Amino acid sequence: MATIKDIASAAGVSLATVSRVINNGPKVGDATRARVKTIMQEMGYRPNANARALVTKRSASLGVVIPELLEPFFAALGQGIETVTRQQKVQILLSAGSIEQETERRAIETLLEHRVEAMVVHSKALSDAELIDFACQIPGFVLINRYIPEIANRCVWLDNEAGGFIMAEHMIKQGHSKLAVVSSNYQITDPQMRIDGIRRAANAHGIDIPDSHIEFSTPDQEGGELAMQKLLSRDVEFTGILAYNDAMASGAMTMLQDNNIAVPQDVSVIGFDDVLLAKYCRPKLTTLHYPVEMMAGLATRLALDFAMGKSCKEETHKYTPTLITRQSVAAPR
Amino acid sequence: MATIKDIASAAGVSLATVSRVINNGPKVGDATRARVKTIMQEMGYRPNANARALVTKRSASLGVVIPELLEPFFAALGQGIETVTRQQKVQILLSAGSIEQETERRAIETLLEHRVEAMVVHSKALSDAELIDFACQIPGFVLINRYIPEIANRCVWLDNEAGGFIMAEHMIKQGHSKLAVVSSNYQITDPQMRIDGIRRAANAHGIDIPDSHIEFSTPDQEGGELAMQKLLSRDVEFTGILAYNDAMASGAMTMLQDNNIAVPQDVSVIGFDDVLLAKYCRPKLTTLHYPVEMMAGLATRLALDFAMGKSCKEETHKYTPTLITRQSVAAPR
DNA sequence: TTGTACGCGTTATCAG
DNA sequence: CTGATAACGCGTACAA
Repeated sequence: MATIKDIASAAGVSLATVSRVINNGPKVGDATRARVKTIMQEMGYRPNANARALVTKRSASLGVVIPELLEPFFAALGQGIETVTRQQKVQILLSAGSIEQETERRAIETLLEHRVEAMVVHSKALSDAELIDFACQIPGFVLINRYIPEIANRCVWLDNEAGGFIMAEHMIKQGHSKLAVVSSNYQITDPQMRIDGIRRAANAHGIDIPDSHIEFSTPDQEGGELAMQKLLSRDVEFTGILAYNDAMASGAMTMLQDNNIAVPQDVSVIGFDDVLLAKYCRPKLTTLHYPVEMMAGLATRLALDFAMGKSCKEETHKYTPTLITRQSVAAPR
Repeated sequence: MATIKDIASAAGVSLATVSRVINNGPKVGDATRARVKTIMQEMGYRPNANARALVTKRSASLGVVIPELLEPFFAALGQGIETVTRQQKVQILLSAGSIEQETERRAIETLLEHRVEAMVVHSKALSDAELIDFACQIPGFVLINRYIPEIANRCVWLDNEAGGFIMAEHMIKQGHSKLAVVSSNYQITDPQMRIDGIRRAANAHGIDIPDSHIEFSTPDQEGGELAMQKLLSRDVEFTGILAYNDAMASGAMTMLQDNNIAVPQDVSVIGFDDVLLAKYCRPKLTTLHYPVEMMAGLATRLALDFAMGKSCKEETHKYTPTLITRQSVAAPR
């Protein structure tokens, strides 16, 4: 691959001149500039981003750490990031990889070795302390879907407790008082936060949700089916199901329908996330919209700004999910 | 950020020694090695991947070009790639960006500037000639979902024509003879290939599928609804619908059901891709499984191998989709 | 307007 | 076993 040196000698000028042409530098004669440009074309020259990063100490790149790509939720997250980076001509370095301490840590470190300018990180396994440590080391370090008070302005997150509250409130407003929950058994704080919110709303209306009315399983459709099945077999009484996410909600609906329980006529179901699936499944899912894509976009701009030394005005980047009313929730009969 | 030089002076040794420790070089005294290691720890040293790439001319990185992340199909593609890069400790540089010539070209060029060692590219807009050109320049250049005879061993692709054939064959075997098609209006070859396959199967059974029985729209759920609506409003007779993908199939089913046409009792529907959605929608979709994740994995290994100078034995990397029987296809009544 | 020379952080080749 | 030192490809003061 041709280097700047090759171009220089081919054009009969010095390295410096070629460099100026490449970077649209100011002090180059029009004739020279044109000649150098054509020669670059002919030789198929491409600047070496690594060499450039080495000397300028800027890489125009953003590191991304997410657990995986397959889940629509994370796909949306990625899309939100990509939209911004493309527009700003920033290259994405992606590291996916499960929710495990060691994997997440390695991902961040690898990105660091590549000297990414900024970083958007979705971490559930690393400790607050470690994350704070990274944040101090890396100016452009932003967390998504996590809130750590000490670095509040670096966190873009969703108020899960409020989300839980809104779900329950909606169900209750529709007339439901016998509520059950289908939640996630992942060891992260989100499920518990949502349950807290649900209970706060319930209690405010004098409704109790005993532990026996809450089932945990994997946060996917299968998990939804399983949890629902357990609830059914335990003969728990309910007319409203609050699911951890849309996939579980969909699974729960399937299981209900398989048992000849009509949704929403006999039992109402509400989801969380508002991913594509919510519109596809039957009945269409009433759910909470999680503005991941927008949040990811903000996180990206934030990370890039911080990296540039701009400090942001806002101290907090909290989002609240909004209710999307479709067909899976109705008044109990 | 501490450099190798800082470590060297802090440890009272030379650059070379530190470098050897970093790369587990052979000729270093145990005592020195240990001392240098602790100092690296203390100072939080991280090797600079850019500098390293500059001198070694290897970057342990893979460039990925795909249109977007949101579509489950591409998410699966990404996941397939990620699985093997993680395992091989290779960093992903991701460039998404629509199906447009200029965008795709820019994506590849940016990746090239970063001197990625290998590249997995999903391109539908660039010409064969240009792609062949890139392939000649870049040893580790592999195309996914596209077949160009001149660089056959660099192509990992699905036999769309065969896919179309299988879909139609299945419908016909179930007893359907009045077939209609809901296809994609994207200007890529895939839709036409599938239609060709469909017609080949139909003709083999003496069945004709006139153009009036084929509707085109965007390859998503909405497009499926639209195309279906057009078909219905034109009073075309059919008992079997062949959709371009699962999303369109799902849309078509919705539209049928909204018109009080039962699936599969009145009309059968078959999809393509076998994404998550196929299992989620009701009735569950009979579809063709597109092994994207596996294909992406192969493409990645291939790209990495080619980059290392290994040539592969296989000359062709063609996949054929397989029929997944669920609930949306039944015998006509 | 153009060229020289140095440094960015590493690896690798030689000597010692 | 260890240490100078020359690349790698590029940007940029400083000179000319």
